[in-house]
Amino acid sequence: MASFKSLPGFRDFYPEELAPRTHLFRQWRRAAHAYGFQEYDAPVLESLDLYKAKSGDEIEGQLFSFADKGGRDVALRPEMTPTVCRMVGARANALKRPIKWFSIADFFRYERMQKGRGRCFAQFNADIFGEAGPEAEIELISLLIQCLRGLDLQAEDFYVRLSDRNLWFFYLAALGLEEEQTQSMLGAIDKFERLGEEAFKVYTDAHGAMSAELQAAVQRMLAIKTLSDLETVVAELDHPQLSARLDDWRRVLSGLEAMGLAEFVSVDLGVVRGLAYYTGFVFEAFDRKGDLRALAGGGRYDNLVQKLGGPDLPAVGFAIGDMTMELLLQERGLLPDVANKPDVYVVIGGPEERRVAFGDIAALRAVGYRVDYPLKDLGFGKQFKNATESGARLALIYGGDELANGVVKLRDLSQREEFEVPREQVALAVSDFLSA
RNA sequence: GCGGCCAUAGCUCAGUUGGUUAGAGCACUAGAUUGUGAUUCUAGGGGUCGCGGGUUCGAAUCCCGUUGGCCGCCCCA
Repeated sequence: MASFKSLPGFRDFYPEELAPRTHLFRQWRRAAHAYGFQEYDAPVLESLDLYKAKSGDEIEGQLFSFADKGGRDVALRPEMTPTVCRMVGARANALKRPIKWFSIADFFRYERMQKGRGRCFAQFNADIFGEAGPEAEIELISLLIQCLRGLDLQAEDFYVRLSDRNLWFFYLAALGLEEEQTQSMLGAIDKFERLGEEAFKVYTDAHGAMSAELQAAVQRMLAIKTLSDLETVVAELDHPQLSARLDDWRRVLSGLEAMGLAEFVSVDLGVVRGLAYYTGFVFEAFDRKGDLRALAGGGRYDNLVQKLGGPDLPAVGFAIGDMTMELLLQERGLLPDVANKPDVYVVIGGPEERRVAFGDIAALRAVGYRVDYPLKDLGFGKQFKNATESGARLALIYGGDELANGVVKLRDLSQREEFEVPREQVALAVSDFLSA
């Protein structure tokens, strides 16, 4: 038993474990590129104050934080949003709008290990800065959907629940709630799905009993499933801000519909997300069948860049986590075998033949073929076994008999058929075989 | 931070009321096999039985503690 192990909550990625993750990253990157997003990266370590400024002092308990040797209070990043706001804020005047950026990176949170949750995990983050209108939401929600569809997940596998904190702000204000009451109520709404009416304790504990009318009004919003439900409720209130907000809803939903994505999106005002900094539309992606955590989440945060010291810059963003995503793909059998298999395995007769084979191996590799061979001299039987197990389709045989005749033998490993070609035509023969 | 379950080889597990040198399958390495791979046979490497303490003539086994893991709660950027 090895005396050193990885730290609690941290994962080793042996090749067979890295492969699925690489698959996720590749598909996410492909989707982001297709949508015209630019990739960026950033330091793993940031000033502790950056996170306190965004989330409050309580956040420190959930961070990997410490004082560095220069006495600076620092933290391993628990999320990308503060960092990307810092970066964009610093160059906001020089960046062409809209700013569409994405990253794939590791994050660290000091918390208890659980299914789909660890102390180090990866996220895909995508954000649009500088666009205040709902077109940014359309672009990001469709990118989110594409990130999951690129992994072969379909509309029956997942969906995106779309909600709106602005709608709640206006609605609760119209019902007579003050700012603080509104925040408590959003906390209750966040828990309503899990706790039912129990969730309103969050509100009543802080602000006293709520009227039957208030509770009925909130639950009525929570019951909304479609845009027309929403239009009905809003029409009854005859409230100018709410009516204006409905226009944004129509634009988002009709935009997504025009992209052919209507079946992936549902109206669900039960999603408010815990963060106080969200200012408008918020959305989360969920597995339709299982009981996994949210696959992804995001929303609009128009005040955050400024709050972190930058200019007033509207922003929308979302993140997808790797752990829950991988659990889902595993459940669905959608993790492909992406082990690195050689195209060609070279079987070598002995030391003399090895020298000759090395020249051809180098030439094949130089033009991009994946070529493997045994590092030590082995019997032919063992070499053919290795060739098969390597996953190569083709074996090249460099034996004494062949080389004496100036030829190399090609063996089709699946058909178990062999043929000889002159040595100088090996590259051509390999190319013909593999492209056939 | 709180609660429940668990911990024996790389993996899945067996191990009798506490009793000799802790086992199997899979995987790995080598041989049978000096020019032909999915089978077969043989051999080998790999364990301070999570760690520490206690009870005992004797502990993988019983007791206490601790660490780690899984699941749930809190939280979830």
